[in-house]
Amino acid sequence: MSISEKDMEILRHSTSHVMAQAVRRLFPEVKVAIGPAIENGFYYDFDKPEPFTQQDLGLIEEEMRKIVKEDLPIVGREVPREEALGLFNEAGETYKVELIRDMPDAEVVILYRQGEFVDLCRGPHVESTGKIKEFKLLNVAGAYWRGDEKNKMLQRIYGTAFPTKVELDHYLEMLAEAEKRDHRRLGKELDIFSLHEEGGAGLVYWHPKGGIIRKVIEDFWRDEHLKRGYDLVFSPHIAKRDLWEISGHWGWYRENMYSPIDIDGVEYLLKPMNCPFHIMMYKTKTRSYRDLPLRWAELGTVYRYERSGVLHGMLRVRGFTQDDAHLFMRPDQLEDELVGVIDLVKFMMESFSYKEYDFELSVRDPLNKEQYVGSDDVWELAETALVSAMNRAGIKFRRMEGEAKFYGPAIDVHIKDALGRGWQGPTIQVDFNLPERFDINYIGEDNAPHRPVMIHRTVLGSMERFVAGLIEHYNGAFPVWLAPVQARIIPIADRHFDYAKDVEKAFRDVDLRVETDARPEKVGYKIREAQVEKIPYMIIVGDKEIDEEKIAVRSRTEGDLGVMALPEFVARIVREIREKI
RNA sequence: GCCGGCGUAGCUCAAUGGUAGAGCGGCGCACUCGUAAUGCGCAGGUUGUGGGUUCGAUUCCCACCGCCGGCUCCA
Repeated sequence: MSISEKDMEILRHSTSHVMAQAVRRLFPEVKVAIGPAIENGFYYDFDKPEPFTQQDLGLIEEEMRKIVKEDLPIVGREVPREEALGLFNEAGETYKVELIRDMPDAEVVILYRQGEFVDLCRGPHVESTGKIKEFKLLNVAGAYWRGDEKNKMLQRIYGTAFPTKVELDHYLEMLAEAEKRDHRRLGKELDIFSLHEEGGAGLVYWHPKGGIIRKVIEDFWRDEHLKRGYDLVFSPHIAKRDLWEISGHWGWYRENMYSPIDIDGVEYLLKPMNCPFHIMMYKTKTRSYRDLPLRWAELGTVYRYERSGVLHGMLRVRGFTQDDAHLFMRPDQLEDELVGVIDLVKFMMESFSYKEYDFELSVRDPLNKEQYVGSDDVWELAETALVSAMNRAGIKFRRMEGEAKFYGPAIDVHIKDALGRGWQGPTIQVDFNLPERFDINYIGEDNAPHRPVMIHRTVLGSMERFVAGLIEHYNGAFPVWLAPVQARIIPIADRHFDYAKDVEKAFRDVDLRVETDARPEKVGYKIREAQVEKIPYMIIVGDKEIDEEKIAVRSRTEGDLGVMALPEFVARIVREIREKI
């Protein structure tokens, strides 16, 4: 049986309080901070001089079980602010004191008591600690008080809780499965990419297998863009500092940019973005309103300084290739162009079998309009265009106040993978800033210059992040169209080798990526290896197949498919490649 | 960057204040084999880097590099 999301949240929130109570019992010197429910679990932040150890987590869990057994009633009570302050001051709970002090006067102070433990909390909670069933503490991590890196770092204990053991076990299995699918692990096992301490952190090396995957994706991406009226452009990796000063990056993005390179006494910077280059190309001639829209796409490799602690496999790196594009258009074309981009986004996500995705509309913080570039008029125009484009595409979206970049509103797409985990997907941004800064324009019907609107968008994000996502989404078992090796031919004995080579050639002639395993090993061994490498098809050839001029086909997922003629198999695999299944 | 943990052979991992061992992988030999691991043998490590403590460090301490879990940030 499953319970509502609200009930789950209450359960987890209450479990976090039980954890805090257990910690207070075991470590009386600890100060407690905050402990909310989060997606899939809960955490609680503590201020403790000595770090929590793995063993501590075991002890805390044990104490939590005792508290559950004690079945202490959890009782909320509204109290006068002064009383609460006095109580927490006396207990030395300075974080709670700070929280109460910062509460708006109108807000009532509620204290929840369970046994000897009292916590400041809005609630609600389960009625007693005995209602808490299945939980597990997962890990300890540092976290800044109130999420601000200027504040003291506290220790956060993460845990999860469920109403039943089945659900808890299921969740823990999902975590184990996620670990098995980790792109860092599979990337190494499947020989897709590597990172090197000697080469520098956050810099990705694409091995031949990864190279093929990337090539297939890039070809598909380019062809699709050309079909949709994009042009392909290429731009340099470095530019003079002047360019970055005009674009404004040197001002507001400098902490993500690498130090200048001196070339003949002039400072050049490695590009963190492609936009200024595309704008330079736009400016090479006078543009007519008839020329617009221009859609310029580039797989542009950019370099950004990322703080060492955030680097993560291929997901978060310091050099990556964005599937970037900049669209220049008249304001009246904005909505249609957005519809086009949204359609491309949906097409691309579905091509890679991402079935679920959520759209978010990031707009200005209405209370801080002065933080943003551009007049109210253009913001409203852009927002209206974004909303009606999404409506026309039949898309439901969430509105995120204050999530916009300072230069324009945006659509952010979050995709869900095969394990139901969310990933940052495509982003579509309207930009008012750069056309202004670079003073770009087009000549209108009225023979006067006008400011074009610019859309900046990525569909895949970056090749690195996208492929990392695909590895985990597919569990390394890429569909045939993406698989580095689509079929491996396995001759049973040496005398079958020539026939295997003939079969290989026949496959190559129809552009299949195949190879022959000619090692003097047993069939079972070769098959096992091909299975471990997650190769979609194994083609076994022996005396029987040579006699009949056929092949024995084994599928990675369905096992032995029996003997068939070559054209029959080719038809099957070609159809799968075409349909991307 | 910050908090905590970690760094031993290509990979996964073991061991010890007295200079390291296994499985897998690799190489060699034999086997010529029918749908997830044939057998035997061999090679492979300045224990991340630098410094310190010590008669002696891979083990203890410090710094740096890198990795892992988070925070903050992000394609």
